[in-house]
Amino acid sequence: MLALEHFVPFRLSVLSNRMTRAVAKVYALRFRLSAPEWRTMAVLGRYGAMSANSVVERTAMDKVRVSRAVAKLMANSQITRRADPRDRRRAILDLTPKGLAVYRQVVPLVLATEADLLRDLSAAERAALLDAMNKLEARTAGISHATADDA
Amino acid sequence: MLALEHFVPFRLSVLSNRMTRAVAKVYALRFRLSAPEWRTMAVLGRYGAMSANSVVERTAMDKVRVSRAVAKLMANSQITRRADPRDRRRAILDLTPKGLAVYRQVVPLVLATEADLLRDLSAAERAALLDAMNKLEARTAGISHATADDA
DNA sequence: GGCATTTGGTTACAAGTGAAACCAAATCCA
DNA sequence: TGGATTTGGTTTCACTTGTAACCAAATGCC
Repeated sequence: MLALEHFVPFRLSVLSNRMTRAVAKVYALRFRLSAPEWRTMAVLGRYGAMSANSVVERTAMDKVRVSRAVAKLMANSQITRRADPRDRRRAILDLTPKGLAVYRQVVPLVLATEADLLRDLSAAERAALLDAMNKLEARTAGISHATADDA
Repeated sequence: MLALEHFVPFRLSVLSNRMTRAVAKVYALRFRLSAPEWRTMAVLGRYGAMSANSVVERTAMDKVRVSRAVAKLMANSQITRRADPRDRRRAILDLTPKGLAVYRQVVPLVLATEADLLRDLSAAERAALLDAMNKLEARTAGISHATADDA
């Protein structure tokens, strides 16, 4: 028998669904952003300009999903895309001033939501949670979306 | 600026995506099960017969998603649905012997996968992780599908 | 150089998804 | 008792998603 209460992948999925929903409320309605769009903006805001591929790695989202989020953000003038002069297949993405303004408005809102959700955790508990997640993320680093030739 | 490395909802989503993918590999190909189907079987296997609504609560999946997973599992004779005599709106779901056999085959495989993914965590770290997740789950218990996006 | 392979990214298409509308049984309540 | 509301669950429809197929630029290799 599978003790789901102690089965980490299952618990993680339930929790992630719920927290994503809670956080999405603050940017979906007010800023008309989808989760893929917000996540793309969030990594650009945090780490600066980067290629779509890097966004894929940072977010664990599918590359098609990122591609579409990028198209939407471009249409809304929230990011720019310029060809990398060193490798013209690669497109460097970055927030526009307009995108940055949205980003700066959303950040305090999602942080407040997170703080509310985490209010039962002590600082030590929160650190332990992040620490465990660091280890799991390192262990799962290679896992991407299965493709035809990838067994 | 939003420090994504310490932002729990984001980290959870990345990790959940990766672990779900890793675990799904073991039942998707070999047993032709989708994640909603497997999750439905998993709660029935763990907690015994229950209504679709209870599956929804246990898994945090949308009720439409559960409804369709149930239809598929019925078509494959892996679960049964019988009307609850006390309340004939409600349908009691349960694994068939065939479904139970599949369940029993999948369980050790997903447990082995989990063990592999968690091998960097000590027993104490794992306990701390589950403990933190318990608190977060309690805090997010009320959150249902009121808004747009997931993933 | 020239042909095959790899890599970054997009498009086409089919499948999966959820919000809203819906149906039927149960419950509320005057 | 009987109409209104609630509840368990399914269907419809529009949208999102991922797989596979694709394009173009870069790289490998002879």
